Amino acid sequence: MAESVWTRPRRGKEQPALTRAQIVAEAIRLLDADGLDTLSMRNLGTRLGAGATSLYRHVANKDELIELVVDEVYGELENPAAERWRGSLTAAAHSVRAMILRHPWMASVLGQVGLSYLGPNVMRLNESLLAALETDGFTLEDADQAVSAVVSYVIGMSTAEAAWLTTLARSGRAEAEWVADLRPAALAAAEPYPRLRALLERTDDTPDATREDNFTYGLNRLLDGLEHRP
Amino acid sequence: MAESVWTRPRRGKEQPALTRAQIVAEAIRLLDADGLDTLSMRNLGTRLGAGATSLYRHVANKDELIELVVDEVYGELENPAAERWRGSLTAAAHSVRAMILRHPWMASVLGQVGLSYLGPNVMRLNESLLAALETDGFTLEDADQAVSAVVSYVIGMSTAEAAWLTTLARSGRAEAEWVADLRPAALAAAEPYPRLRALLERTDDTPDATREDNFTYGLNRLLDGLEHRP
DNA sequence: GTCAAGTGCGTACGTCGTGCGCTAAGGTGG
DNA sequence: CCACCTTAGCGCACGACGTACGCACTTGAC
Repeated sequence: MAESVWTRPRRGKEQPALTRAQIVAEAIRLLDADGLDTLSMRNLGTRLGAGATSLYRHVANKDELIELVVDEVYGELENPAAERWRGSLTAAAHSVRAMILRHPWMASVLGQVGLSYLGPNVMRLNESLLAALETDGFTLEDADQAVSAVVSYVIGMSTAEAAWLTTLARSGRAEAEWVADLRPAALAAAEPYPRLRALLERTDDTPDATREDNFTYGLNRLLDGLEHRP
Repeated sequence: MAESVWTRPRRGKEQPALTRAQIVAEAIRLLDADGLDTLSMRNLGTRLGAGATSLYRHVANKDELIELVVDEVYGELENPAAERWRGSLTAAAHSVRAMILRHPWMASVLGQVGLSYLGPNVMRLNESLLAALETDGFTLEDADQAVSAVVSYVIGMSTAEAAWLTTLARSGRAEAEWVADLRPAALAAAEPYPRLRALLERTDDTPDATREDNFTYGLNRLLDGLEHRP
């Protein structure tokens, strides 16, 4: 186990130095693979072939790392390039939902870091949505309220989906059998409530599609309301 | 510091035994006062005049404690007793928002525990909303989608508010001065985006009222859309 | 009076975030 | 070619965390 001077690996340019971008990228990879609570500085350091405390040369602390990670993930959203406001909002909504489902740990993090966030990638998307609404007759105030309403809806809905998918993933089972296993307990708990029972008794062969339908249904109602606003 | 047999406090019925309800209640008090990350089993135990590990006689682990806490807080919601569906949903929405603002740490927790949750208090509220919608002509499916859309909107919006209020509270300043301090940085970050800049340049004398207005604006648009659903 | 059940706690293990000070690797001026 | 300086990485250590384990004690039933 003793390591002499000669076997100790040399540190030089042959081993690319740690950079902030690498750290953030690896953190996202780890989060996607193993979830939020297995992200530790030690763990992340090891994955990068470095000691835990080496990361602190590039990142102030874990909270800052998470802020960086969040904005990096926001960077996956591309600016919607639709012709009318409704198309832009729809595209953005689906894009945000897809992002959260790709990175379910975002659901846990958004509650801590907030949505009104100064990262550059968030601002870019916001501005382009405001622009789309404004050119279609919204006042700036209305546009602001509309965007935050839609974003709130999307985040609320996707958060719930992500939380479900996370517990599902932790169970390690297929969705169908997991639901089948849970059903007795759920039915027992819903026993006094006929409507909940009725909903639980339906079986769903295509849960993914159902979730997406639910999402677009609510989104469309909200957009309808915005379209015919007083 | 040495404690003899004679000074050691006797354990008997004079000191009321630890109960699950007491533990949950004290946990909520601690969370409201100091936030999510200062809730530790040791801390909570000390507040109850008990050792940390004593809690494990009444609660399986910290995650279960949090589940209990969440359902207890849901219990604060009273069943809406409005005449028409729209009134019920509006009342429920405001009630949920108020609950989250009273307990801002709920924002961080909801992302982990999910919204579709088997606690008895959640089920009760859900059932009564479904009933209200159904008697006003919604099919059960439509009612289900409507309720989850509204709940998602409310949670998304309130989560953002709660996160802001939490960072505000951590800063220890009044909202006005905190905003004034942040403004230069925000304006600099928004520099390339004229609409964001325009929004930031407005000053707001009554931020609480503005937040509530924003909330009800989006809620009303969503309810409008549900009212005139195809 | 004896015993079973149940409650609280002391100790301990492994893990976490992170401050501190050392080492060693370029880069730079003589 | 050498002496110095800056800086990246690391070993160590500290205090706090969740929680498993087993002992000590109270209480209620018989």
